[in-house]
Amino acid sequence: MALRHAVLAALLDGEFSGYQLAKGFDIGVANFWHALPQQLYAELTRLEGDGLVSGREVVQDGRPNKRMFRVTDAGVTELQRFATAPAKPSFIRDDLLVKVQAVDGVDATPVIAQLQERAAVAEAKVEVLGKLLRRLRGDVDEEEFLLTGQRIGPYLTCQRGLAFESETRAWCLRAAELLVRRGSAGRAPSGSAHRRPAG
Amino acid sequence: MALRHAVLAALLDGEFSGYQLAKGFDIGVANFWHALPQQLYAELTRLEGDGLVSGREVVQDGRPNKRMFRVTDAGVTELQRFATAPAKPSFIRDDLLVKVQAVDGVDATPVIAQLQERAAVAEAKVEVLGKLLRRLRGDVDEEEFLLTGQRIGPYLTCQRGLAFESETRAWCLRAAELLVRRGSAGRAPSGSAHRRPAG
DNA sequence: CCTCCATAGTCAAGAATCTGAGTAGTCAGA
DNA sequence: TCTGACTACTCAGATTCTTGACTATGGAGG
Repeated sequence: MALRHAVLAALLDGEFSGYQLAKGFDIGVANFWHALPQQLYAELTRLEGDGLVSGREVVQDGRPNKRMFRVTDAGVTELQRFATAPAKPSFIRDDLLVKVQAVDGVDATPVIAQLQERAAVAEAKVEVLGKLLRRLRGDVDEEEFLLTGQRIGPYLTCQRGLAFESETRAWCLRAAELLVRRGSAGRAPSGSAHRRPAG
Repeated sequence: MALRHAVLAALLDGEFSGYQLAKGFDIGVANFWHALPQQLYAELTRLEGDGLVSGREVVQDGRPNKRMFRVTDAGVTELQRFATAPAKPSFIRDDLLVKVQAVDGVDATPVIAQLQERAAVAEAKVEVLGKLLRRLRGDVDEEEFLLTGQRIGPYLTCQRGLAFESETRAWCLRAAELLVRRGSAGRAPSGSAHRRPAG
């Protein structure tokens, strides 16, 4: 039960519709929590039912109506409670790392391709996050913003996201290059990779 | 359906019991995929049913019997297929980042404490992973090992884990120190953090 | 005119994951 | 002797997440 808190935290920045949240309007949020639109809509409905957010219908013409949500005082209280509760350890779940772990046992070609692809995606995210950081801090420099800004939470999480993506990119490129240099591509290793421990 | 491939990849290193897998015998695996013991046991049973791993009963005295598993040829084929399939984008899910995102809206004290705690955990992991890397590469230096070693998958994923934990540690310490310097601790921000956009 | 894309959602079903407890023997320490 | 910790695993139930639809309107491009 933490998607709810991610949504609450995202809504601290103002009023948003489920659609906006789903669009990853704030890369920062997508950055530490990932969810499909359906989940967000469902969660917003639940949150409203629990009185932690309040929604209002906005009638639009030329396009469908939408519902905009903001955090209520009860929602802030709930966030406060959540902040005090012990944090669960974070974890990565990454298909690509699984593939790299297994790369000695299979043909490396597709893994190399995916590492390069991932590096490109990470690079794009680095740029987006860099822009977002500049936008968040405005004209002042980072040091000053962090000490005096009123809303530093999103800035800090974006920093973390940026570092993560940057590191991801570097690692993917190193790993891909290494696999290319080893010439592991094209040939599947003989037999299975595991060696019987003198069995 | 990717826990199964994580388990297969982990078993490429040899023969292991569910208990060993669960213990995170290989930090490298815990590093890119997290699962509870129950899941691992269930997955191993399913994998065996599908013929992707084979298990054998090992009778022990003085302690319960166990079942040791190894990957079958069909399992390697399945890993090969998995490696070729498009990878889903990775994502982090982290309670602590949610809390930091919301830190402007709530009392920072517990968040600071959790950042420091997390930094300590990350530091411990950095050391464990560092040792694991040294053990994996043996006497040769990294460059040489990566070019000539037979089993570099786990080494690469450990490298990634190490970089991640190291970055986590640095960020947590920076963020905690910043929040302390801002003196955001002890006082809950007045009212809710969101400001009505001139509503 | 027809199709695709964007907006703005909703619903249902199934897979994956987590919570929590239970079994059962061995060994170490108070 | 009792308690707790370690090995080794199992089961049931709840929650969460993913997959894959489906509704409906408006505008752009071919």
